[in-house]
Amino acid sequence: MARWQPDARGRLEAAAFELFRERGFEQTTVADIAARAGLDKRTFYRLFGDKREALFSGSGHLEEVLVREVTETDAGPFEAVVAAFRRVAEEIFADRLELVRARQTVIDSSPELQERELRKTGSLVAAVTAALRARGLDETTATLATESGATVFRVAYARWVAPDSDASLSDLIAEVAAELRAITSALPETP
Amino acid sequence: MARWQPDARGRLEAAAFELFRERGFEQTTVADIAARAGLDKRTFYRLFGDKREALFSGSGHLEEVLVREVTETDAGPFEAVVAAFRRVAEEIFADRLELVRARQTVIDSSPELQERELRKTGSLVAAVTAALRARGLDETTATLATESGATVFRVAYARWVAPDSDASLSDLIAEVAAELRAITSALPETP
DNA sequence: AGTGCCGATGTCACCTTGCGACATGACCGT
DNA sequence: ACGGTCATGTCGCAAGGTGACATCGGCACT
Repeated sequence: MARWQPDARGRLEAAAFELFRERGFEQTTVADIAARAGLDKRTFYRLFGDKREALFSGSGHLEEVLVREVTETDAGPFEAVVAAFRRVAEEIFADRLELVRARQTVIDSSPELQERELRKTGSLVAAVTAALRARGLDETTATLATESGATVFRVAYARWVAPDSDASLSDLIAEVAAELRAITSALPETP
Repeated sequence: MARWQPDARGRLEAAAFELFRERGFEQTTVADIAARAGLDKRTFYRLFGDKREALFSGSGHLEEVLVREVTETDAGPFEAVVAAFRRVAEEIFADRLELVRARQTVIDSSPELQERELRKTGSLVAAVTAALRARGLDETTATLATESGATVFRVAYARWVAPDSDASLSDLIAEVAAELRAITSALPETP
């Protein structure tokens, strides 16, 4: 048989997730993770840039789906972004509430992981903005639409993950988007 | 006289900023910073949680001003947040374009610093949201207003810092806020 | 003045992260 | 069978970050 067990990357991700839940992120060393996966510390660093990355491997896929959806529609920019997030909600998140909650608990327990999550959504926003720009929109419009859509998603996501919630993420996104419209369309004060 | 030079913290901040500009963030070690400030590495870590923090000391003040402004107005939530950011633009940023540009150049050159910046604005957003909630607004409204206001600020700030810009930050904020209204108030598609 | 505590700093030792360089052995095409 | 390649392991090291203890000036109280 093979000299190495298959799917080293997957085993490391799983080991990291387990250990982070068992002992917490800070109390887990990369050597621990590698040991549980039956690998060496150095191998971990060949597959992941750093310890945090082991928890964020899915974000590439997310970006892919979002960019595709935003590119293949001709709705207005904000509507397009919101629709894309709803699609992501259905395709990727819908059946995984418990997993997502566990993962979020880990992230919430460590500032380092929170920073990394912020950066991941940041680069995701950049990718979507670029996709909108490719549709001919100007920089400011593209950025505002994407950032606002992401805000809507974040708020909806927070509600969805909250312990007592049971609405679907996609529905929550639609609700929050409506609320955002209401808030921003109030008349501005006159200078 | 004093046994130690005064303002150890200020000297460390200055030394860090200089060194980050001269050699870049990654190429600067904490020992370097401490040495330039005439202090020890250990002292640096007593005053700053980590190397990145040396560049983000001002964010406390920012938060203070924002919370004050948002609390002392009775405008609608989004308008209140935008107005607060305009005030910050005038009070804190207006006369410091060159400094801000230099600082931003440093941040843009390092992912670690970008993560930290994201987190700083994140906690700032949380503080403003809490201030709005204290005015009796519900969680979602407060969050959306704050996040949207922050988005407007970020976009305006990016334009202001851009090399060829010369409008005032406060004016840019007002312009971008108007654009956001336009984008979100387009009619949503019918399901 | 003497005494003793406190607070800011320095020193030392240590662990962990993250990386470069090199070794090893399984698999693959020829 | 041979040589290359790829994934992994081993070793060593710089830098980030922390705990424990030492040092020394200032301050209060006597």
